[in-house]
Amino acid sequence: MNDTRPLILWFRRDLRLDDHPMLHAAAQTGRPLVPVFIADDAVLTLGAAARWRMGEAVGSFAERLRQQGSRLILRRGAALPVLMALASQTGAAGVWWSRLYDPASRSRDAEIKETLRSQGLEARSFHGHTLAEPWEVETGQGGYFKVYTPFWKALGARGVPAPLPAPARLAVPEDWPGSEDLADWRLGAAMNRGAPVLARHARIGEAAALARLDGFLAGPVETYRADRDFPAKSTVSGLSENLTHGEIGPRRIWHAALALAAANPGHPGAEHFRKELVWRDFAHHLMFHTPHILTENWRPEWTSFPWQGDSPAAERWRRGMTGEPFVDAGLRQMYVTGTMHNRLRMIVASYLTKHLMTHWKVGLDWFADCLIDWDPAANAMGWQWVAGSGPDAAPYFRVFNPASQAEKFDETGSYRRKFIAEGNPRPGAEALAFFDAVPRAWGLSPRQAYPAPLVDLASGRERALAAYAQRKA
DNA sequence: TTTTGAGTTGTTCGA
DNA sequence: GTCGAACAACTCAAA
Repeated sequence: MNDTRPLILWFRRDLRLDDHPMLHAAAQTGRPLVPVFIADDAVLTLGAAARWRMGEAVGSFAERLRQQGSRLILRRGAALPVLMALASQTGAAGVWWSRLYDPASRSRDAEIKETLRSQGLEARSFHGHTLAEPWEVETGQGGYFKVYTPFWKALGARGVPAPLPAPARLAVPEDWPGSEDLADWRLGAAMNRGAPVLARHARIGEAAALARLDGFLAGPVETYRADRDFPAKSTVSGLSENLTHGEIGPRRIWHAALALAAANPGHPGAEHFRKELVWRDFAHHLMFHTPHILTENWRPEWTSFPWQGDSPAAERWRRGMTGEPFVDAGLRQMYVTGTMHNRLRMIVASYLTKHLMTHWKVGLDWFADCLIDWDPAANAMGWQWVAGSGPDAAPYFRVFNPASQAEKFDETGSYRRKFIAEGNPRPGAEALAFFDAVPRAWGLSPRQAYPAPLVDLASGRERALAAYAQRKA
């Protein structure tokens, strides 16, 4: 006789129906399904913008389940007791979820799995957040990759399984357990005046993510490789906020891009787009095999490097008031939209870690607070790459010059004008929105004069090069 | 085991 | 103004 007891489906960063191995398998059992989202510490300690965005993702996914005749049960508290209580309330046979790879999630999930099983409950985890499991891509020697290009080749040679269709129907329990109200969680509370500003730019939920993919592949991807470096051009997919919350599956994206390339042989944009997607997998691969990348210099020989801690200069960096227009524009874009163009992420990071000689963790923490596409793996890898302390890092003498970068990648100044109001007789909506979004305590006004440069670019570069050269000696 | 080729994203300077 | 070299060596991954 078949087991007809319900299954609890614990959703975390897999808030979609499409391309979802766990949900697909669960639907095939025909058993009643109880979807749940838990606001535990992992959610409640997110940065302000990330937490707001998570709340929006949960709300959107709850609506999507409702359209399918199902529900998303919301509970607050530590995950294990919440799941135990829910299992007892529903008579569930077990709990299923999709795997996450950061060390905190892994240890939490391992403990939960063990405890549930000791209580006679089924506990199963599934793949779903990456193209490949972090342990599936191996070097010829059976180790993990520390360099991107061989990782890309190995993953491509291995192939990526096709995405799974969304389940046609989700069986429901006879009685629904109680749910909390998402609004009561006040996940956007820390955003103060900023949330309405961010909301204008976010594209929330699975339907929006799939539409975004379609729109990107229908046009912008064609010039992606050539144009992606120019922040004023809209030739990027913008899918990172959706990927972060699992509103779209990476395998869906991979195969859509592959199909486009197959229909248009030699399509440079589609190939390069897949390369960027693989960077996300590479970051998870590294985080899985070397979790210390999140908190420590990945190369231990960097421990003694004389990084500065937090400082008034770093505070001016956070506020987009360094007096370096390209840097400030990037930081203001992040504050207003919750995202930052990739090239600016490198430039503002280089400026903080090199011109200001400030520890990459200071910058990482600010990104964690401001980004709606916050991803610990990608950000740790990126910051350490720029700082020089990470795997496959930039040579130490590679110091971005924000002024020449602006000349190269924002020649007409349209990106800088878009986000900097001071001195502009007719500032645009985004430039002004920054002043609406920032705390009043910052005391900023678009009518103030634009600040003088915090450091002289040439001498800042010299100081950084000297310190980096010193480390070698 | 040893060898070999390669390695995301830059800047500056001098010919 | 354009172009190539120098800026360092080292680690990684595969042959």
